[in-house]
Amino acid sequence: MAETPYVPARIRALPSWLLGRAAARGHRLVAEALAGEGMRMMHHAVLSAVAELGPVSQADLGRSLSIDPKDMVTIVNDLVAEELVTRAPDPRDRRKNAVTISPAGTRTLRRTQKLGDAANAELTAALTPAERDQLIDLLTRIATPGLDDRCS
Amino acid sequence: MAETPYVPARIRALPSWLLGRAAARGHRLVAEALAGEGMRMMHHAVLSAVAELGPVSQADLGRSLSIDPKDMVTIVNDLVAEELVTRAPDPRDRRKNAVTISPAGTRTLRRTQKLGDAANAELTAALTPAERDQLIDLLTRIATPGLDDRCS
DNA sequence: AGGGAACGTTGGACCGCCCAACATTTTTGC
DNA sequence: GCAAAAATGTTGGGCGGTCCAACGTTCCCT
Repeated sequence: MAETPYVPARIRALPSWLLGRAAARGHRLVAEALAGEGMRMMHHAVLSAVAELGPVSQADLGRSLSIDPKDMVTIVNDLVAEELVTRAPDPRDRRKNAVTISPAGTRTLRRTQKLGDAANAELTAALTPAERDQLIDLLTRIATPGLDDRCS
Repeated sequence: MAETPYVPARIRALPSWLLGRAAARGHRLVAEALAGEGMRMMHHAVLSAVAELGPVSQADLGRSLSIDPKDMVTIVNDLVAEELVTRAPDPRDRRKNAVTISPAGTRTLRRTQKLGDAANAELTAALTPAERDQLIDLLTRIATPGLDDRCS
């Protein structure tokens, strides 16, 4: 320990800086955990959202997860190629694509959820369960600027 | 139906996801605040670190802020071009570049620090001061992979 | 019927992160 | 002393994530 990795106080005290560092570590941990299944963070999030929301359009998925429509196309393309979801035109609105999870997707989701949860457990290993819950609460209130909390 | 920005529960409860969203918002707020001064987040961080650590080599800066040496070269180049810092060879170790803040850099730093603090205040506007301090504490313990274990 | 809006899609740009390589210089070992 | 090993600064490129502009298709509202 010749030179301690000393983070300047002014920077260390900035929530934006800490959020960036913590998010980078979280992203890295989750990405490494999901790499074994050939899944990336966004793919897992979309797959999980599809499973929870049922047949849903890509636009709704993008709004729910704050993902750009452009990236959503790529993600759904990958998921369709792996036969984890199906993309069929919505008969009631032929603009929309009804994205539905497949049985294989459900099975994969079960595994990736375990891996994701494990990675998040490692991410918050230094926290007590109560602290973890409070962190989630604080982050939720920070992540959404003025959005009213609904549908809990 | 515009009231559909519904975040799935399984995703919303993941610290990694919340960290990503909160970090994205924090980065956006700070970037917008600093855009008026022609500064970016990393430039401001490096400038602040130089001001606090005094004459310091680029390698130490990179280790302190977890910035790749490659990117550090670009950042210091920009700061030197704007005459906010000076880069002179260290007489005691001619491999190193002693980076020092300039009077103009000090003046700019004062403004960017105000802007950065204001952006962080807006970022944590939904939190009480006590909650803000606790968030900083929790994030600090999360962002550090382990005070002794420094790998990957 | 027509105009505005939404949807999916394509293309591209920017930024942050990481790895490999090299010349110069310091430090270490013999 | 001197050669080998390590460190520093620098350059180059690649990868992944985010975002914006545009376009054709389709729906909704007046």
